This record gives sequence, structure tokens and C-alpha cells, in this order.
Amino acid sequence: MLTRSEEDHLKAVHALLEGGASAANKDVAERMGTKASSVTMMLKKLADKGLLKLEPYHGVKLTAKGRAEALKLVRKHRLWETFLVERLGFGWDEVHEVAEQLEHVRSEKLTDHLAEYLGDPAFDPHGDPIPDRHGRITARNMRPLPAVGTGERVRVAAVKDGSDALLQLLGRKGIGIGKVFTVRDRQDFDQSLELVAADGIHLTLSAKAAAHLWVEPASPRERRAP
Amino acid sequence: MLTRSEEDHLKAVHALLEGGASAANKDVAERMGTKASSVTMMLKKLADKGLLKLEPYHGVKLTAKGRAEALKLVRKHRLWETFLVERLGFGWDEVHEVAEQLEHVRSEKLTDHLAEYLGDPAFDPHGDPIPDRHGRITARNMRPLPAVGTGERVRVAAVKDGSDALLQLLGRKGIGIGKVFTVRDRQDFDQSLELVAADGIHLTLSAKAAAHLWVEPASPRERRAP
DNA sequence: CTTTTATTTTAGCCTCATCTAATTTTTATT
DNA sequence: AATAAAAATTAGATGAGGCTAAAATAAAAG
Repeated sequence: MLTRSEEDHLKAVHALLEGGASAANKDVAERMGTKASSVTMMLKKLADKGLLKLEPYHGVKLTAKGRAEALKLVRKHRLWETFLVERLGFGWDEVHEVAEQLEHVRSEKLTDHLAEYLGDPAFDPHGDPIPDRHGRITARNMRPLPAVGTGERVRVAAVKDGSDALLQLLGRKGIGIGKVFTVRDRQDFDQSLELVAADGIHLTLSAKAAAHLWVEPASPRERRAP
Repeated sequence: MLTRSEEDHLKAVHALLEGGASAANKDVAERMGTKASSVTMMLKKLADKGLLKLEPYHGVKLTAKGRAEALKLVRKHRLWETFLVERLGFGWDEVHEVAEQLEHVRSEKLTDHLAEYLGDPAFDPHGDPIPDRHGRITARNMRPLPAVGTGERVRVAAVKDGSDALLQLLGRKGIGIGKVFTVRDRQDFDQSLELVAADGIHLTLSAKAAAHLWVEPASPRERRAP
């Protein structure tokens, strides 16, 4: 059985790797807000338990077992976020910290009943995929908004790594998961984007904000879907 | 802010006092499953934080602040139990341990939204009162079943301190909160009780089981209510 | 009012998960 | 290849929160 701290370290490693970054000792330390020496010990413990392979200076790798464990935590975290937003009326910018606590509650039954209660959702309120009980996630065809060409019509599929402040900003601009718009223009000066929503409303998004917005193709006449 | 262990000790003290017992060091130790020496330290910490008054050999007393804190924990515990049973389909004998974990999640907003979501219930699945956000609980006129006279018609109001095994046993006999029955007879030999349910079905309950059943008066013609 | 027993406290040790500071190892630069 | 820089590890400390064993204190019994 993993301690809470072990779970947190495992999740940090998984998040780093999933984000395409390497999970070297220092990366984990930075993400955890602790010191490298502390991380050395925790990673050693996780390696002893067969959850990851240590490769000093090159970043740790998760084993299949480690990945499975991490996905269970991700599943719990995202199910709770979904519950908080959809059932309890939390804003999408208010759930992370609470879900961070809830995800450590140990009960397979709880997790599965919660998932069922929520209708086995495939995505959480930020558009992140919720692994099913076997760790499988739904594949999608997404790009970050800055990679979208002028004139393309897209639908917001996820806000990746969004801080609460970013989520609030997007909320104020009326941008949420499922929102469909066309990229009208891009400013050379600051790479900010000019968007036109389906309802004709124009809005501007900074390059920094846009980088967190992942979108999928929206067929020209389509309004909403999945 | 209280640590998890401090919260557990505070809750243990509160539970002992609420149950009419004294909360001496050894009582707390027994309830916590730890040693007296460990309890000495934790109680000292709680006393330092102004949550209780130490009175060695005579049992600690909660301060107003300590009682308020304890009631917040009780509220959270019972709200989660209610959620698990009413929304997630858990049995009333399966929720204690999970609620024990959930109650430590820190978020006023979560607690209050959960309560609202559940319809601000006044009682949990075992019939125990759920304190409101100010710590107030609904008063009731209850007696333990063994104190009920032959011929009296009563309604099950709560199962106090019921182990999972007892709850399962009661479930199998069809006894739950709100169940109405008449005490038909009492065996001198073992103090077991003969009951007749509203539907005419007879059943026997051991003195040991009956001691946990708290009941309120049921007017002769009434079938069910609150 | 002693003596015995129960209860509580103290003292010292242990494990965890963190830290700082020093050291070692690896990678990168010249 | 030598050296500088970065990253990782080790060593030793700390604070929680538990333990055991011994000592102190209060309550109960005679």
C-alpha cells in the first residue's frame, strides 16, 4: 500500500511524463515543492515497490504497474472534479485543491460507484480524459490552439494545465469546453489570436492563454456534439 | 489547523462524552487503539490549542471551541455516510470506514454544498443526527428498545454504535430506520424480545442487539413518518 | 491511614518525510 | 581532456506521532 506522499510523487512523475517532459529528480522536486534530496528517497521507495525505474540524470520511467497505479489516482481525481462541478455546483476553477484531497480516499467501491453515479464520464470539467477502471482513456484528435490556422473552425476540447486564474479568465470570456469558434486572425506583434464564436461574438486571446487551449476540428456546420 | 490525528482524538473524546462515558486518558487510548502514553501527548496538544481541559483521572472536558470542532467533524462524517447510502447505493453497514476518510477533507464549501445537495438532512442512515453548520442538532424523544414496555408501539429512530455485523443482522431481519413495530413479549431467560412488525410479521431480537436500537413513540394508527 | 491497584506521565527509542549542507557523480563547456 | 556546471546522493538534523518500560501519582481497598 502506498503512503499519501508516495502517491503524490507517483502522480507527479506520471503528470510530467504525460506532459512530454522528462521526470528527473529535480523536475519532480520542483513539481512537488520539495527538495531534491527528499525526492531521491521517495523515488527509491517507489522503485523498490516496482512502480518505476530509476535512471539518474535521465529521468525515471514508470513500470506498467506504476502507470496503472498513477492512472487510478488520475481517475479518482478527475471523477471527483466532475462530481464537484456537475453535482455540487463548484466552478471549474475551484475544484483542484479539493479533488487533490478526495483522490487519496481509498475505496475501490467508492470510485466505481461514483463513476457510475456520474454516468461513467469520459472527460472531466477541464476536458481531461478520465481513465476507466482498467486505465483506458478515450483518444482524441487535439491540437493546442496556437497550432490552428487562420480560418479554421474548432471546438474547445480541453484546457491543459490551467491555473485557477486562467480558468477564471476563460470563464469571464465565455470560453468553456465544447465552445466552437473560428480563428479569424493572428497578430504578428504578440501572437495574440482573434476569434469569432459561433454566435458571432469576437474576442481576443493572448498567446499565453491560447497555449493552454486544446481544440479539435469542428465541421463547418456543426454546432455541438459529444 | 488540526492534524488528522488531532482530529481523530478530538472526535474520540466527543464520542465518549456524547455516549455518557467519561473521556479519561485510558478510555481515549482504548477507543483510538493506541497507548495511554501517546494519548497523553495528543490531549496535551489539544488542550494547548484550547479545545479541551485536562483533568487527569477524571476525564477531559471539551471547551466550547472543542465541541464546535468536533461537531464539524461529526457533521462531515454523517453527511458523507448519507451521500454514500442515498446516492451511491452503499449499504448502511459499508459506509463507516469510507466516511472516516472523507470526513478529513478540508473544505467548508464542500461540506455546505454537499449538505445542500443532499437536502440538508437532519439524520444519517443510522438515524444519528447531523449537526447543521452551526452545530445544532434536532432533538428527539428516544429510548433504547430494552426500556420499552410490552405492548408499546414504537418506530426505530436510530441504531447507536452499531458494528457492521449488527447492521447486517438487522438488515437481514428487515429492521431499518423508520420501521414500526410493537413489543409483544420479553423472555425472562435471556431478555430477548419478541416483536410484531406493522405487516404482522413476528421476529425475535437478542438483548444484545436490542440495546443498540433506539426508538421513538409511534402512535397506534400511524404507519410511517419523518 | 496504609497498602495495593489503577492510571497517568516521563524518558528514551523508532519510523517517516522532510530539511540543509556537504559530497559525489554525470553532463556540458571550453 | 580538463574543467565548470548541473544534478543527484549522502549524512546528519528536525518534528510528528507512535511505541515500551519505568516512575510518579491518584484512587480504592483493607
